[in-house]
Amino acid sequence: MPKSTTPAPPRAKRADARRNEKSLLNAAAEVFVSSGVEAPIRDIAKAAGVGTATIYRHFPTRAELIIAVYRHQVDALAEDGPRLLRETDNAYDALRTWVDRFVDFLVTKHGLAAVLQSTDTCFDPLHDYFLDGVVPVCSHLLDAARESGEVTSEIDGIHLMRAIGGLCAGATDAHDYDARAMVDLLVTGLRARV
Amino acid sequence: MPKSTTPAPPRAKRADARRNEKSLLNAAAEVFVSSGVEAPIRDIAKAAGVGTATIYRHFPTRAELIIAVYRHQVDALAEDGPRLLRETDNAYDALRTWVDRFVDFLVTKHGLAAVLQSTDTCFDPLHDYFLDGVVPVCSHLLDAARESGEVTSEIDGIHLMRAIGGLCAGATDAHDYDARAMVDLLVTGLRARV
DNA sequence: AAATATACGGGACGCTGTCCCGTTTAACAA
DNA sequence: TTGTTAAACGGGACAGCGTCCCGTATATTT
Repeated sequence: MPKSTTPAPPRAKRADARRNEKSLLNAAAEVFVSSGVEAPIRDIAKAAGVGTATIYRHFPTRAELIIAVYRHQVDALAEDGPRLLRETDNAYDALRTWVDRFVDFLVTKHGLAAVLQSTDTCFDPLHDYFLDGVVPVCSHLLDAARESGEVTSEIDGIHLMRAIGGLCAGATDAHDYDARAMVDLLVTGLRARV
Repeated sequence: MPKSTTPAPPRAKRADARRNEKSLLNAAAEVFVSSGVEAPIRDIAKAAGVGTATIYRHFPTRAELIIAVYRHQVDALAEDGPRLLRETDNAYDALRTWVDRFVDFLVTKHGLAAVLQSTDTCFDPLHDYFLDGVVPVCSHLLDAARESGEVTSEIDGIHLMRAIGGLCAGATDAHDYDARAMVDLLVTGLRARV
């Protein structure tokens, strides 16, 4: 008879593994800034001083590495939604402010917007993360703005976010292209017709 | 002394070269439909029954192949602008109709919108082609709509087109995503505030 | 029919993501 | 402290892709 129903993992994670994961996260964050989120795996591994297999072992897909690097900021974005709704008189203004923050996040993460609209299955974990974490927040804001009568469009959160991603994906380096202005136009279009 | 100031090209293009170029164009059109405009060069070459070097020789960059395949449709789009402006009472409606046609074009060419917002230098000829051929048309429509007072936004043609491209890039296969609806929102946002 | 430039096909090269394999080393036990 | 074991490691093999060269075939001209 087994000595326990819950076998209790025999060993904790090794110290060097924990250390490597941190190095990897820091290195990835730096490389993402300089070369974008689609930088070659080898570059990130080199920056962290590890082999390619190590990064692949810790983060099986690129999406998981990206999530790990940006988790805090994305979570903060998700928490911002309800707060803005509470602290702002106008639901539409809350939506507008939140969307602005989302755009700020996207345009400062080179290539992230493009990755969000990629259909490569490699990025599915990232899509799921956004789908679970931030899309509901956007939908909620949208619903509130609709209830208050300021938004008439029947668009739902995921489509709005997809569109915003698309508008921001064009802002890779063309500095004369202002993604914020475009998203502003889009959000303006959400309001009731004249 | 040279016998002429204009040396006159000594030979016409070879018959097999002309034939191959046509096969290539047809094959590329088919492959683009089934696999998108970023299909591997080898696939297109195989479909045309030629070697990879042949396609590379006729169309040094992928962009030039894409241009050759869609030239007629893009040119038609460019001609539509002035015509719509003439035949439509309202400049804003003309803009709206033209944008609709542009969206129709983009969403039926798998991956083309994504390519339009790529910064890969390989696609520069394609960007230039649009910049010279259709962006001025869009700008013209926009100017007309501004003169008639229906559009207040100071956005210029290239940015609007970039934005439309971004909105359409998300429509790769997610059939629940309606690029037209999103572009409609954007164009609605162009109009004067309430 | 012979000569020649043009076009051809296939393969080599470099880059990338993916993943396996022999070796190292941290964690645990005696 | 020292031996054992499993976790983690690094580097390299492999495949897919774009790019481009080179020896060969052929359309065109004389």
